[in-house]
Amino acid sequence: MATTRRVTITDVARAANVHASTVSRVLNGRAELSLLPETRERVIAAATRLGYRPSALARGLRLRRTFTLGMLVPDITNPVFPSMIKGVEGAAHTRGYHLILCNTDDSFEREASYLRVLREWRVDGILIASSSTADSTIAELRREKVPFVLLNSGSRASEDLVVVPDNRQGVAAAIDHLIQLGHRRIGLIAAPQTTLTGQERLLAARAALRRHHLAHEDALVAVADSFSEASGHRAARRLMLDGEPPTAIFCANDLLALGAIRFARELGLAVPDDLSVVGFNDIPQSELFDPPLTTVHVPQEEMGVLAAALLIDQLEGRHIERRQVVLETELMVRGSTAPPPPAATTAMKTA
Amino acid sequence: MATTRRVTITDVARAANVHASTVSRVLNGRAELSLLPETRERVIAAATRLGYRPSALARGLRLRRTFTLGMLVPDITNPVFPSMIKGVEGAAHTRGYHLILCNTDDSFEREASYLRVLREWRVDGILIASSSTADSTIAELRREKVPFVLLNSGSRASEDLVVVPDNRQGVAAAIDHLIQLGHRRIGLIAAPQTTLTGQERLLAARAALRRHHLAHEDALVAVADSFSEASGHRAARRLMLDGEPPTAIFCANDLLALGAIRFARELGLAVPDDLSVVGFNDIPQSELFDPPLTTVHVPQEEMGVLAAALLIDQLEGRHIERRQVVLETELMVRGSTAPPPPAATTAMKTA
DNA sequence: TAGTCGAAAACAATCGATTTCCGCAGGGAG
DNA sequence: CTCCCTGCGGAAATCGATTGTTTTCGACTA
Repeated sequence: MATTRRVTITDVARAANVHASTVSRVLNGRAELSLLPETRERVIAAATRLGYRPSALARGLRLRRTFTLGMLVPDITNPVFPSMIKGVEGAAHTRGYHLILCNTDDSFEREASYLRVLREWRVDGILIASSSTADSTIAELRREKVPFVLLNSGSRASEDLVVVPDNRQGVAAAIDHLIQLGHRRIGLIAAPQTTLTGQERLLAARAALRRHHLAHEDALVAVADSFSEASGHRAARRLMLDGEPPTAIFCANDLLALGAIRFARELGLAVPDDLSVVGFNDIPQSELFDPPLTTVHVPQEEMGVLAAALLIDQLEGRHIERRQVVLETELMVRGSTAPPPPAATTAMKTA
Repeated sequence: MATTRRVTITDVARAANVHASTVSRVLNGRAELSLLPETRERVIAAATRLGYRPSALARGLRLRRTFTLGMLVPDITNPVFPSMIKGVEGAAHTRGYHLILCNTDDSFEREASYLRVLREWRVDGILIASSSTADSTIAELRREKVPFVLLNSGSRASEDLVVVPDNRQGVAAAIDHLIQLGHRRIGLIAAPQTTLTGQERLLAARAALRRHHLAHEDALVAVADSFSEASGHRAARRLMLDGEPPTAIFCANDLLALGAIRFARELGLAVPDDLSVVGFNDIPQSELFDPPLTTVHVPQEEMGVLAAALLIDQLEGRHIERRQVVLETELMVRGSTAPPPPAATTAMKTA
């Protein structure tokens, strides 16, 4: 479309009365070959006068490096991810890399398709925040030696680069908090079990309950079909209407928690007085919801920064201390949790 | 870093016992030249066997098309943008394009720097949701005939491609609503006046007030220094503590409104009983805040879809009906607005 | 039997950079 | 006076695709 022909290195060379290779040397400032200061200035003058911008395509082709990172995200409208992306993007930018962002929409095909595209673009490395258990895809990346980092969800392979929150610790803190408040009937809204994150958090919740000798009924677990608010709403319906309802619900992420709260409201229940709800992630604005959300804080932007740093260190052949970074979480007790209502406690006691 | 050498078109050619050009023709399925079905199959077999992925770099260099769009966003953690990005990304993907996302962090330099990078990457077109009034930058794009679309904020030049919400109408609806509720002392939290969006919305608010014959005092306008919650909080402080406070505040976006509400709370005021607050954009989860936010709905994802479609139509030389698309907004009356407190009304009357 | 035609596929130029390898001049040493 | 070194910068190969132009070869025609 752009009808004005782009300025190429040859144009600059012609304008400066030198050879293209000289222009390249001047502009890349390599000291291996000496250049007359005067030539250097002439070239620089010509380049700026013409508004020369080297083609990243041509350079990438020749260099076999693109200084570009690809990032796979399952759903950018889930508020966890923007912070993570911001972290990645910022860290990448300061190191001279930039980012191609791909929204996989939780679709397996789109994930695979984007992974293909990223490799066609010869990105130097890939960040995967998409947590689907597509082990085959990951295995392919490993096999083809494409550098990558897993963000937000772990990996079995210890040679992989991984940055994750401490799911076990975070979930345990949330469950402990509910139990300490006096809850005994604790419901679980789990994330899709097709994702690693979903699996890890459900496992951790079950373990925490077991530690407190709370035998766990299947009726108290609802597995959501996505990480969304609507999905949390549906899961809460199942949890609250099938059998005796819990007095508290732990949700595998904040959007699920918001959905659960909305459903409780519609049922005429007050949160936290009739029902306590805990989320996970501490998405931005968590404290502004009604009620302010009690949730497990995960340092999202920091995760992004660390992941980008790790990947770039790997790309540039620096030594890497720890290939698997686990970040501490912190329980933020706010307004969506309280002791169980007296009625429920007595009901529990007599039952 | 990838030590396994990539499979090139020549490798495939060798494996299929044909010339590289033949491989290219087979894989791109052009009918201009006839090929023996048998060779075709041999090539395809070889390509899949070797796992051949054409280099987008080489192709882009040769074709002078990259099928890539660049998008500039001021702050991805502002919940308006993820939906917009999702729309752009989805529309682009279905048309065979993908997206390089750039977060400018509201910084002028980063905006310029990213614009440079995008052109070095020879993206086919650029979407600019970053609303800084960097007219010089835009002028440069125009001069160099780089196809671009402005999203979310308008442009003076009628030849530009633009997709915007109807700011005037939306702001007017919000102000009318407040006035209808009985408010007469209406405060304004404006967005930075270095952005077009900020300017447009402030202008529209002033016009709406004038229409109702409400003389407007400067004391009732606070200009925020960014589009963030924290910034809204600070602006609200100035508005509420300098001189007689308003009974209602119109904010140029939802994050500012959330910040204002938080400040009112800290002041011991109830929203909406003591102070009404209206936002703009209707970010996701707006109805879950405390109180549910009264705000002007903007079809964010649709804006993204339309912008991408418009840009790609332009790129592919299709005829474009309307170069400037203005989308209707809708006032969502929720819980953050109510009639002014009686005391205030009388105070107003006696004043 | 030579000439022509056409289908099939090879050849070669090109996109715009980087980098290795040379060539040219001039100055100092032997 | 010749040789060699050094400082400067040009020539050309290369990265991996696409595409306009030739070549090849068999079949058909005159």
